[in-house]
Amino acid sequence: MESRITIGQLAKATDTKAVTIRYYESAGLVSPVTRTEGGYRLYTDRERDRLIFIKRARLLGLSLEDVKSLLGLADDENAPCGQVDSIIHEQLERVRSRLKDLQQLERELDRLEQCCQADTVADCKIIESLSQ
Amino acid sequence: MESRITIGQLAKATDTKAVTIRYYESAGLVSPVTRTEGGYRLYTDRERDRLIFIKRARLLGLSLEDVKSLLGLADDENAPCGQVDSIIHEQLERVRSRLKDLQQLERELDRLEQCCQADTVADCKIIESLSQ
DNA sequence: ATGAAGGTTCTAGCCGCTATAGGGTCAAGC
DNA sequence: GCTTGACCCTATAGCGGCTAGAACCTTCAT
Repeated sequence: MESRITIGQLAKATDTKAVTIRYYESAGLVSPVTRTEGGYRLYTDRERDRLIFIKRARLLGLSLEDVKSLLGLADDENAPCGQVDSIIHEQLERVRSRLKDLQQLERELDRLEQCCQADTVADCKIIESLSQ
Repeated sequence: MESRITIGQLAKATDTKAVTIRYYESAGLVSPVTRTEGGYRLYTDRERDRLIFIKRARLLGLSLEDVKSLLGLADDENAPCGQVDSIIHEQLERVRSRLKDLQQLERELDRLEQCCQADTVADCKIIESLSQ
């Protein structure tokens, strides 16, 4: 017999805020199986698993749109795996591109930080560098 | 004699969109020196320099709030340089922290990408890994 | 029956823009 | 002087992924 839990219990079980769960619902990612007469959302283990899935995927930096696609694919055992691969692959490319940008930024900020030994803005090489 | 330019000319000169310049104005970063009778914004070299400053600072990933602080400091020759340093330093720390996160993400995504040789979702290790 | 804890919807805000609508202004050519 | 077309104006809404708040309703233990 499956137990039904409220949004607060689901939130606790998945370390996700209740508002966020409702937001995911509005984005079409996860819905309650039913509601109480008073309108409280009720969930089962299936939704808990789904939320854990979402959480993991979000930790990989995937957009909610990508997560939604993955959930759709996961629901269909016969779906071709290629689409899953390409979502992951594209994310990897985005991450690598962002890494490059950030490494460049780090170098630049590090250089800037080194170069200022002044007391006042008048002699500050950082301000000078930004003003060129 | 200083020449006055319109927002479009300023936009071209600084490679910033006119809408963005107006947005910066609403955020208190840069204002026109005056307006035409018809209400057109007019700028001088000073504003052009200010926009170039903003652009450079934004390329370092600084928030508009930080840029605003830097502009304020840059305006005062006698301001102590320490505040400038700390804005840069904190940004460097943020960048380094983000770099760590992204490197972790890259490893994880790379691992995921390697591990799936399946045809369908039923055997897909990626989906499995996300579902645990 | 009551009160606390938790639930509901709706709206607005965050950042840094971008897009759209519906208008007004400017300078040049006729 | 008039028209044209490029440019400008304000105001509003949207993006993503939440978060916060108001005003109200439900549930459950006592």
